Amino acid sequence: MEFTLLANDRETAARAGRLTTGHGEIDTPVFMPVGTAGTVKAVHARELRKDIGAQIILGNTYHLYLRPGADVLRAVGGLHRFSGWSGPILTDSGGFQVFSLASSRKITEEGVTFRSHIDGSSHLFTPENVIDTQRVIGADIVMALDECPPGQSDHAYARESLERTQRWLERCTRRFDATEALHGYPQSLFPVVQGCTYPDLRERAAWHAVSLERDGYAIGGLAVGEPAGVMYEMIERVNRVLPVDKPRYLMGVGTPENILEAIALGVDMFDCVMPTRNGRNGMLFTTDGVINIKNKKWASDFSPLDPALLSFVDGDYSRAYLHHLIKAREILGLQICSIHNLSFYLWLVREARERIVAGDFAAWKTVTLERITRRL
RNA sequence: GGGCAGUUACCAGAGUGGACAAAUGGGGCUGACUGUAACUCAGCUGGCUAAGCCUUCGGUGGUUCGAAUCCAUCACUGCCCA
Repeated sequence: MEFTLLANDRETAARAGRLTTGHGEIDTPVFMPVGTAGTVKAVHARELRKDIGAQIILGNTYHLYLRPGADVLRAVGGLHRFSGWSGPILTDSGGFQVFSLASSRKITEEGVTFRSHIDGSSHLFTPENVIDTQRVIGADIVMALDECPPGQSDHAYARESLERTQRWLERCTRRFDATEALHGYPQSLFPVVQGCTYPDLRERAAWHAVSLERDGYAIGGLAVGEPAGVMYEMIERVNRVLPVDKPRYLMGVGTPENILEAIALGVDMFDCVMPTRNGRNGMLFTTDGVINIKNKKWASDFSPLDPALLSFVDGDYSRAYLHHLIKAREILGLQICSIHNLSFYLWLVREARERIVAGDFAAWKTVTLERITRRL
C-alpha cells in the first residue's frame, strides 16, 4: 500500500494525500462509511460508489465472524465478492466491541471472550484469530485487536490496558507477517494507538506503534466520553510522533466539527456511524445546518433536502416528502437520510481536501463550521 | 317508534366511590446518538403568581365526608329491530 502526500496546509497540520490499495485509490482526507455487518445500512453498493462517491468502506470482524461466519466468507472469496462492493474495505478488529459490549465480554491476557449478542454463545477473540478472520474477510486494511477503554478510565487502568493492547499488537503483527493474503491482493495492518486521555501514555503508545513500521497508524479510544478539547490534544500529541509519510486514521470520529478539527491536526482517515445512524433517527446534516426531519415544521416545506444538491436525493425529494416518509416509518426514508448524510460527510472531506490544496483551508473551516452547525 | 351500547385530555382509549390532572398508544415539543446489539433511546405534553394552588372526565341537578366513577334528567353518537 502506498501513501503519497500531495499538499500541506500553510496554517495548520492538515494535508492532502493519496492512498493506493489493491482495490483502487483513496483521496485523503477521506471519510469511510461504516458497514458493520457487510452493508452500509440502508444503502446499496452502487449508490455508495456512484451517487455518494465513497472510496472505501468499513466492515467489522466481530459482527462478520458471528454472522455470516468465516466459512461463508472463505467459500465466497471474501467480503468484496460477498457484498458486491468492489472498492477498498477496512475492517475493525472488534476492539470497539470491547467497549460497546462491555457488559458481555471478559478480557484476559489471551484475548477477549464475548458472549454473542445474537445467541449468547461464547467466543474467544485473540490477536491471532482476529488477524486470521480478517485474512478471510479480505479487507484491504485490517486493524490490530485493541482494547478501547472508557474515556474516564484512571491512569492505572489506562496504563494496564495500554500495555496489554501493546502486547496484543505485537502478537497481531507477528501473525500478520507470518500469514499471507488469501484473495489475490495485498493487505495492510494498522496498529491502534491507545492511552486514554493521558499524554504520557499516548506518546508512549505512538512510539511503540511506529517502531513496528506499518503502512498506516490509527488513533483509537477517543470520542468515548472525554471533552472534545482533550481529544484534540491527544490527537496533536500522537500526530507529533507518527511519521508524516504514513496515513493516520482517527477511529470512530465523529461530528462534522470533530472531523474538520482533526483534519487541521493532520488526520487523514475517518469513519463514524453518525451520518447513517443519526440519519435513520431523523437527523440530517446539511450545508445550511442541522435538520430534525421529524419536526412538523417540515411537513409543508417542499424545498430540496439540501440547497447544495450534494446527491441525487437532495433534489429528487423535498423536506416535506422525507418528513412524511420518516413519520410513516417508510423504509425509503431511511435510505434517503443515509444517502444524504453520507453525501454530506463525503462532501465535507472532499471540500476540505480541495481547500488544503488551494491553500485556504483554515479560513474555509471557520466559515463552514459556523454554517453547518446551525440548527434549522 | 322500540331495544342496546356509548359520550374521558389534540386523537384513540383505560379507569367504574378516596392512592386521579386521570393508565397506555398515537400525535406534538425537546434532547441524545461518535471504530453500529440502535428505522433506537430519554424527558415533557390542562392552567398558574408552580415542591403549592386552580379548573377538568357530554350538560344540569342530586346522593356522599369525598364522584370521571352511584342516582335522576336532558342532549348527542353508534349498532340492532320495525
